[in-house]
Amino acid sequence: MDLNRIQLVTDAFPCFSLVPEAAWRHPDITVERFSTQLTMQQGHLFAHAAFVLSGKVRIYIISESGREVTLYRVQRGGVCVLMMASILGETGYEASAQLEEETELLLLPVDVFKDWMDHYKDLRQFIYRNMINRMVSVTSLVEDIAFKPINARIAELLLRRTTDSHNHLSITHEAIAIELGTAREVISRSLKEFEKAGWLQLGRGRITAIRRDALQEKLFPSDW
Amino acid sequence: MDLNRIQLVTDAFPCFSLVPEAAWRHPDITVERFSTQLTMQQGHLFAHAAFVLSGKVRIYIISESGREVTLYRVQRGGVCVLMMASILGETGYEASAQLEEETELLLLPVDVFKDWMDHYKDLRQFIYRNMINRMVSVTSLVEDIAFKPINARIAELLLRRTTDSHNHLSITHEAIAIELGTAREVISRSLKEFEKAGWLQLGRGRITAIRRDALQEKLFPSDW
DNA sequence: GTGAGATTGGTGAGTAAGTTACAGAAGCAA
DNA sequence: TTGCTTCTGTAACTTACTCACCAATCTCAC
Repeated sequence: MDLNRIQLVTDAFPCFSLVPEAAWRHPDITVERFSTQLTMQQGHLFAHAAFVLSGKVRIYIISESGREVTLYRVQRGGVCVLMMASILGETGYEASAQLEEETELLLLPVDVFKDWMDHYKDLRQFIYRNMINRMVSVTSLVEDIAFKPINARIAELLLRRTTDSHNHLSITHEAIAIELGTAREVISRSLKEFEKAGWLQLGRGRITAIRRDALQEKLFPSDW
Repeated sequence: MDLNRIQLVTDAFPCFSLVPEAAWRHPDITVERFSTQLTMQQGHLFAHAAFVLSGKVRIYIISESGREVTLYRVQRGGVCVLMMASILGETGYEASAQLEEETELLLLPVDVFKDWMDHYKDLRQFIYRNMINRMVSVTSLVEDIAFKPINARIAELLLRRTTDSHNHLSITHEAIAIELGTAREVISRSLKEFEKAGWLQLGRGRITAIRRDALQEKLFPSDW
């Protein structure tokens, strides 16, 4: 790692600021670039802790029948807690990861990572915070799946992914289904209802004219 | 904390072994006993990190409509990660906690806890391990809720809570529903089917003559 | 361009699960 | 015993998931 790279990394991860230049010289610390749509199974990555410098990684689980649920996403400045679980060897559990964009990862060998965790408080706190945040987000995913009707979850997704000035979206019904952990048909039917209600317009691979106000009001009545 | 108590605590939590006696003298470190069925909301506990010395705590979430899902349980030698999230002030999220048995907690003031986390590697590793395990268990809960049919989840619960030599259980349908995050009627129906199939016998507040082999075989066919 | 193949979306029919609304049975306490 | 509470059973209805299939649209090699 040259000085330039170290700077780029600490820009994304201030928790590394106190790591001295010498420590970065370890030959197995690298930055690698991976291309879109790569689906990671267990591979050489698992001998490393991965820190996301750019791009987007989707962490998800998949059932025997092939249905998926997205657990969370990791972007610039984030780490994958579940991957870390595998790395630290605490469990055989493994989620899957898919690169949704071209992604750059800082790869720290496990022993370096463990060593740095012992020495740098900032890094420790960063990892804590990350774990806690993931814990909270997965917990509220449980809440959503267990308690919320599917059309409310679809509406939430549409609201999250649009703004009042950008009220359309390029996404397939299948992709929404995978995101929410349900079947494509269920999404198609719900979206059709939304269209009939005049809240949006359906096209192949895209949803347009999304009336965010209507979605908001109908699905989360005033007092929310 | 007297020497006696310190010994009891480190028996349950070896991660404290290297904490010197002097550090335990802090006046706000206490062991408190709480009685069964107490449901904890935010209270004085949240100025402390709680370590479970005995008893059993159920951590769960509850919807507006009153339905619950059990996230996990904490017993002797465990800590509650979500409570820790509140404590460390990283998030406003709060799950609920219910004492299922009379429970003894070691209460460490937040500042003491943070200080010890900086100084004792064993404690840090213990907390990591705990966080990771919870993460994994909540993740597999997502998997169960999203993918597994309800009768398989009921069967799993019955199998988990019985042994071949202890093939009965005192539990209400309501309690199972709360555990799994569904409605009581759903449980009653499934259990009735199980009874009709001859896999168990239903009584008020109890399930007897559970044929574990049958549950195992029928719901997770051989190749699992 | 055109035709083949892949991707995406629509729909009907059947099953599973969650909801609503009661009613009956079992346990408990006065 | 009586009355109250808790627990269970059941029917009818709605929502969600599954299975099967087809139609529409896009892609790409030719």
